[in-house]
Amino acid sequence: MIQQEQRPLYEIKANLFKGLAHPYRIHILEILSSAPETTVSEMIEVTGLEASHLSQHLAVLRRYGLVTSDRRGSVVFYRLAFAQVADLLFVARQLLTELLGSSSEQLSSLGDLPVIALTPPGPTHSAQPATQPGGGW
Amino acid sequence: MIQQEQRPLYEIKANLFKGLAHPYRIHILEILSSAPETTVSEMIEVTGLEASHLSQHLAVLRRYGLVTSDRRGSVVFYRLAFAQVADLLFVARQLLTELLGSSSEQLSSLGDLPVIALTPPGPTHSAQPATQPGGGW
DNA sequence: GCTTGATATGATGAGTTCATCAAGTCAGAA
DNA sequence: TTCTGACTTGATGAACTCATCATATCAAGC
Repeated sequence: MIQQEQRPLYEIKANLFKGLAHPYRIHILEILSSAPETTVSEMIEVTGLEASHLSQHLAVLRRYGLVTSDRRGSVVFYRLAFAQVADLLFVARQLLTELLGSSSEQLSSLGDLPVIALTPPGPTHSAQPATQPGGGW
Repeated sequence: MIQQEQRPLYEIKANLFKGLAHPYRIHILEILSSAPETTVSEMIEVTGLEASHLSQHLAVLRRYGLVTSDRRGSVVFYRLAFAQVADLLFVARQLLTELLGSSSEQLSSLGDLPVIALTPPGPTHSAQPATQPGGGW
């Protein structure tokens, strides 16, 4: 899945973002960003996820090379594979600060724009015309 | 009507990455990172995509608030909505350098990328996962 | 008006990812 | 050696994303 050796960089990069494109995985990475290492049990507690569900997302992160793990006795410890993962989350947060800030300005000054920044696809918020990410391709 | 401010940040952040999780969209953003603005025709030429296909991805990027556009006559110009978008691509590239470098030295393909300078207190103070104050972001 | 070039939107089937639950592995305790 | 706790893997239907093609819009000329 992750053999990206001789593909154009934009494909490899998109693939990285794909690995990050799930709320639970971001949550996991944020937890791991805030401590040197964390056990699965701790993550279950913090996230409230079912063990198998959490484990699936940890498996994805492992496959993408974003986290590493080792077992000590019956406990498994996880940590970020690279400090740059935390950097990426940090820059993403900066971008979101701009993005959300400006979109709320637009919204309050221009009334109802058909612009929806970063709203996830799905049956949520029905107040908008049919222009939602992922809605109807 | 949008109220993303009330969702946990990791959901909003994951959604941002979702908007970036496609090779063509990354390619488009890299093109836009390397010039102040670009027309759709130019992007068709560079990417080799069919017009409607490109337009769909541009629509996604617009909806996510990552690019803006304006029409002048019959030509539409696109540009990045925020400089931080380029920053994010830059940091992603750094992470990829580590990630791929740790498994092989196939980084020669990284050479043809637009190199974007990060904003002064750049998030590239690597080495430490930067334990952001106030863990819940 | 009508035509043409530049872009955008809609519809659809194929492919992918997700959440859930069942079953499996691995290590230490009894 | 069986049990139990801590995780991981497998299977499956629902939901989502994609590429393709058809259709629509918009601006400039004729």
